[in-house]
Amino acid sequence: MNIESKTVTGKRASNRASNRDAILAAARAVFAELGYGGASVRDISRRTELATGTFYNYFSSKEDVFEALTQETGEELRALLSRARKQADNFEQFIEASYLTYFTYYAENPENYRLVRSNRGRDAGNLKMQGPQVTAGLAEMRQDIERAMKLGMIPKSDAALLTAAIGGVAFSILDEIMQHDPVDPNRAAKFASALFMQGLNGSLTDA
Amino acid sequence: MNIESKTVTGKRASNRASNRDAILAAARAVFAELGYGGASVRDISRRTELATGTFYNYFSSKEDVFEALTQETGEELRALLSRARKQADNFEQFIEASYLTYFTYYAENPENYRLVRSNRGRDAGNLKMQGPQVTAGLAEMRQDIERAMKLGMIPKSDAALLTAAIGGVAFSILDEIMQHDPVDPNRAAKFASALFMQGLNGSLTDA
Amino acid sequence: MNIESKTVTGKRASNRASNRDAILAAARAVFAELGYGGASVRDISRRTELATGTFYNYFSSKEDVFEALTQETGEELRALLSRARKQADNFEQFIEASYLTYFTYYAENPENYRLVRSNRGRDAGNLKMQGPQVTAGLAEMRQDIERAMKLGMIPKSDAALLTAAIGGVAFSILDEIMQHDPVDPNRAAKFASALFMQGLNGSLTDA
Amino acid sequence: MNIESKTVTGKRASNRASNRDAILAAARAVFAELGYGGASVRDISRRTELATGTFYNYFSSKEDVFEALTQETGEELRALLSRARKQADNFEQFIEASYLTYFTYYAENPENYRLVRSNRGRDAGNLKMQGPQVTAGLAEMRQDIERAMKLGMIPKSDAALLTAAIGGVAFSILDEIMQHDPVDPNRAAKFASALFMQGLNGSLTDA
DNA sequence: CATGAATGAGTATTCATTCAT
DNA sequence: CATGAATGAATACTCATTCAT
Repeated sequence: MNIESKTVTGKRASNRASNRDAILAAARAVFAELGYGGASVRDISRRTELATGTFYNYFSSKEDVFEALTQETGEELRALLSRARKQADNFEQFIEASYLTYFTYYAENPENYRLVRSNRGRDAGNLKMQGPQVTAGLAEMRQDIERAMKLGMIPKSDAALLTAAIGGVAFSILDEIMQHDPVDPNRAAKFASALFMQGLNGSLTDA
Repeated sequence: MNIESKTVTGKRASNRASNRDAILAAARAVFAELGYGGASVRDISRRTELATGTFYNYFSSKEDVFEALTQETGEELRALLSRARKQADNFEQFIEASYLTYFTYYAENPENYRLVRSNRGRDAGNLKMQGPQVTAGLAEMRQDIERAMKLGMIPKSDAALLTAAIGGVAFSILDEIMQHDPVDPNRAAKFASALFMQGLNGSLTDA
Repeated sequence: MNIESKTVTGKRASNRASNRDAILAAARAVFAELGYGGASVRDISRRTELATGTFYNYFSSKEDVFEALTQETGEELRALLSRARKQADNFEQFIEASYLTYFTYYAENPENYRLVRSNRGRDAGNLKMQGPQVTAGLAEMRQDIERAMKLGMIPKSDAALLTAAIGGVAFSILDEIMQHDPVDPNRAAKFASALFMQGLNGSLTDA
Repeated sequence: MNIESKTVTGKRASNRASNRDAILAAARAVFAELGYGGASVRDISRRTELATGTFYNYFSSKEDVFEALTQETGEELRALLSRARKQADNFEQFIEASYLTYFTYYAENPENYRLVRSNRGRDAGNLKMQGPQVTAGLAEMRQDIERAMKLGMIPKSDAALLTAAIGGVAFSILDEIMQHDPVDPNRAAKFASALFMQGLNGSLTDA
């Protein structure tokens, strides 16, 4: 009976290496839809042609896939951000390019947005509440900011607070724009960078 | 263990009405520690000298205590914010007073901070992700902002994005400062309001 | 607070003796509606102006009220049946009067019908599955039947089976007629007694 | 205790498919003993060498096993009854064969009798009180009866009441005879059919 | 006697993870 | 490696009954 059904579904063809990807894809969809707590390993496996137990050949726990997922998204996004920042000639470009990259990335990968969104603030109990990727991304940005301060590109101030502020604006404006259709990452990025460059008195006027 | 906790909380001595407070306090601690999902009703009851079933004499469900808790904190904070804003003569005061109130409140009520923190982004699956209190608080602020724009107190711009930005900065800077000891709400509020008033070129310099 | 609400409801007036009746009435309604298993002692108390604990001043358990209730109904019905049978001059009258009394009683006390109905076959585990009242009622009838056999009023046969048959027909025809509106106890009683007197070949023809 | 029960039921040896049967058997015993309401899923699982959770690999709920059980018994019995009736040449045979089949079935499957017995009248609150199988069985019989009336095999009368009466006699006589040992289905069937054919004046005499 | 808050054992069901095949 | 049945601890919630007031 089993043998036959295996023949029928046939999808076993997918070579072993790609099973990991299949699970990751399924997990991304399921976590985005149900959140970490609401998703079960069987929900994930069911979204796959694989059996429940197979999951554990590729990931050691539910937590583990979740981390792999945020790892993945985080690295991708961090790489994009890093590249964008390197091309900046001044701080305004640095900021605006960062926001544009960030907003664009999620606008183009709404499932990743929902993944992050559904699981922000997870892992209560340990006070590190944004995924390690977010922490790492912010740390990189902070280094860049400190460098910029040293080079006199921007006034010296509290780099920690500034980095936090930049991140907070990114998160909250992302939430705001993702609720509307169509999403306009460009406008949002302009708004955010103008805010950081000149404050309310600046270019906000024409937004 | 039981004996001590009974002594500490003062068993049947506390009159009936105060049991509700005992449960609320226990719930606040447990949710802060374990998050909503990770906390069980029995965890809460255990933190109390009451039996499991007694919980349901005061709250109809786990959800119900949680809401009572965020109601409480939310209303308290919104009232403080509302009062602070009303005393502002100009937008700078408006912003700075808001931030100061907000940071001070959580600095003085760190358990409430942890409660909020542990449960940000709860309710995955539906896109309303911050508690209704947060939503309501932001809505109030947005109305004030729109009024300020109409009155010419600040340049006209996208009130939705601006409100989101103000909120995002509040959340993220709060997270930042709560990680350090001692917390300096004043400095953080000055930083945030300067950022909004003049951007990087402004008073950040002396932060 | 409590004192005031007591004053407001005022119904405390009902003298103590009548509390028992109030509880019985409430219990009858609740058991009829929800069945024994589905009904809670608090459901019963709530249908009353009395507090939960007061219930236990009058009945020692949920089981206890239930028994009092069937006691009550059972005795009432048995008295009616006994009287009806005594007035019978022959077996046909005996049977018909019994059925008529039985069907009429429940037609006029539909809540009692629902009480019995909702709880037939309760108390699994002990094989006595109809309330003791039913058992007692059937025992009385059986004695009458055995007497009738001895007196030659009806042919000798297995009194146990005959009694069971009479009872079974009573239950099942009651169920049948109570589902329709209006209920016609007379016709049902005629049908049932004709069946017992002549079988299918008898008066069924004109029913 | 565990060791023995494992030996008795033959633990993992029994192949997977047979677990379903083990659960069904355990459920039949438990429901017969405690009734539906009194039985817990853990009672059922405990009667098995399986874990609590395993139950839910085979049945989706407590209700589900119960239905499977009554389905099973009901279909079996209805098939037997249907076959018996088809072989009848006249109404007397029809009735007698039905009763004989019915009594014999439960005499040979006393656990099924106790199952039905313990759960007669379940589902209080909604007026459909006998399992769907009983309802269906009676509906089939009623159709046969109506056909017989049309064909003139029996006098025309109220088919609904007649069907109810036949069913009621079946239930109550079954209860009666199952209380004694040994059970004599033959004699009971003769008694019941004589009753329906000639009433008290008929062959009851020699019963 | 009346009250109603307190009790805590009990229920059905879910799910991450293991492991024999 | 893949399978999917088995596991059993864990969860939210109910309710008959008790008892301090």
